[in-house]
Amino acid sequence: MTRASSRRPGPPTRTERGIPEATVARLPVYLRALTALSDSGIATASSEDLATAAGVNSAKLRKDLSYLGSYGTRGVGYDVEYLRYQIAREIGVTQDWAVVIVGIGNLGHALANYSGFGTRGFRIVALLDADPKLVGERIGDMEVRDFAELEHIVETDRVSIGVITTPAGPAQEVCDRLVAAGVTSILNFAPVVLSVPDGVDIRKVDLSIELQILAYHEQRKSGEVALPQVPELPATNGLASDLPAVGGGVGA
Amino acid sequence: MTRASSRRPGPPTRTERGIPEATVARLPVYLRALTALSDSGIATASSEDLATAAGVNSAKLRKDLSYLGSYGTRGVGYDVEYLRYQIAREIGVTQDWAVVIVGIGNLGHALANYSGFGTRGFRIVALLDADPKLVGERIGDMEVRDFAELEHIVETDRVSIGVITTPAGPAQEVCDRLVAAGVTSILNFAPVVLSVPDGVDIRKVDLSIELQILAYHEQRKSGEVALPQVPELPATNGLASDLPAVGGGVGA
DNA sequence: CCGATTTTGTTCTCACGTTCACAAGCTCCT
DNA sequence: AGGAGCTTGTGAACGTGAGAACAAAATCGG
Repeated sequence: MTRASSRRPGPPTRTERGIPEATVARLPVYLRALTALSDSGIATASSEDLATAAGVNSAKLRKDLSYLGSYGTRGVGYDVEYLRYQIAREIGVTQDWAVVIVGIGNLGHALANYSGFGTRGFRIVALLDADPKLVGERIGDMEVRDFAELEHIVETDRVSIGVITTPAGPAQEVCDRLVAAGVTSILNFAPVVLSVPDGVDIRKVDLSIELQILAYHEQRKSGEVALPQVPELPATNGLASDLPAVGGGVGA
Repeated sequence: MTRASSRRPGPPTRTERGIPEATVARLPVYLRALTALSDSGIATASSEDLATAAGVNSAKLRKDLSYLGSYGTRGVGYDVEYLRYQIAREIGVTQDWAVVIVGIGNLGHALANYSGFGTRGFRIVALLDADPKLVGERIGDMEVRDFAELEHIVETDRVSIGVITTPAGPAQEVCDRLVAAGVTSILNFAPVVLSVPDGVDIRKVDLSIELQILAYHEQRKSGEVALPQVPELPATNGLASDLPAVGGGVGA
């Protein structure tokens, strides 16, 4: 990350053609919306139309698109096909990315069968697992291969993206192996924090965390139920054990 | 969304016991880290230790925790069990949340078998699908039931959280049914933008979007390959759509 | 009992993200 | 041709988030 030196207050920062991270995260959504519009036979769309389809407001959408260039026509809107191509190119899904999936449990299975990848610039080139009982199993038109083949596959197929769907335990080790083999982007479904060297990108998806975030809001909705305070004190070794009552005076 | 009235410039904003959204999203990570430490028999941890385990820096962690209250001991650190309970209580996972999963395809299957829910305050009370061929199938110790039973189940089991793992097509309709039945939090895996009325929380998980974000960064890493610039503007009037197919080749 | 040491909780500042609001630019109609 | 009417692209204001830095509080050793 080349950080521009001496910055003065001004536009968000942004190096050369760098696009703000928040915008990058929304581009795939716009892409999907454009594809849907295109499939409906719609050739032109205003920022308002697009924003609605993507679930954001139009000002944000216009600003996001402005980072890519000036692809709209004032007074008219955006050409759906044209814009779709531009976004796809910017994201990089005009080329094909080879992907390996490591850990063929329930989730790995599901991903292996997920058709959404192939249609969006990603090609699963291997399903790997260390369990000999799984190796050889057929899933769709692929066969589960031994994790030991990782290095070979990464090199042969120029794999740059790896998906980890193992349990938490082996995840870091799998991650290290992926990185050592040359993978530079990792999507992690295992419920652990993985550490990777600089230059390797990592994103995580944790189903349980998403539910917990929902639970937090749900709890606040349902009448601010004041739960009973701490059940008991840990009363552990020499720690500060006279814990104050938790909630203090928020009584109602 | 009760917005505090007359706010003056000052601390981030935050209503009464409201916790910043960014912090809420990290609390489950801290919770997981604390559980791991606890399982390792560690009774006390400094903000530095915790931050490392959670993959954030210690200043951020301390600030996050400060929104919950003063649960640490200066010069010592945090009592792992105590803090864990406090966070769990704040998130709301000290109580059990009933969850229904709608759409028992590959992903629904995987989630139904996912053990991470039960251990974290969530209880799957029903697996629903509209396809008669699936109804009756056993998954683990549960049986797939007909989607028509939704309303009955939501009422009986006081379900407030629904998970949508259907294809994109029926997702909005399923969503509407969930909301009408009384579900107020939804986790959506279908690749569409769902619209819900105020008061209903929705979060989305989209595997394909995550991969696309990785692809963007990957593309920038690999030599800043300057792809051929725009073929050319579409003919202005009729909106010609003869641009390269989105799969347009990338040599090399 | 007092000072050294440790680690939290908080304040301050800067960076980032979102939204508003409007000028610039395009099309269409008269 | 000229003006009316839209819609984009962007400058500026506002709000939220992150990180550095430090004062406050606790423990420990003498």
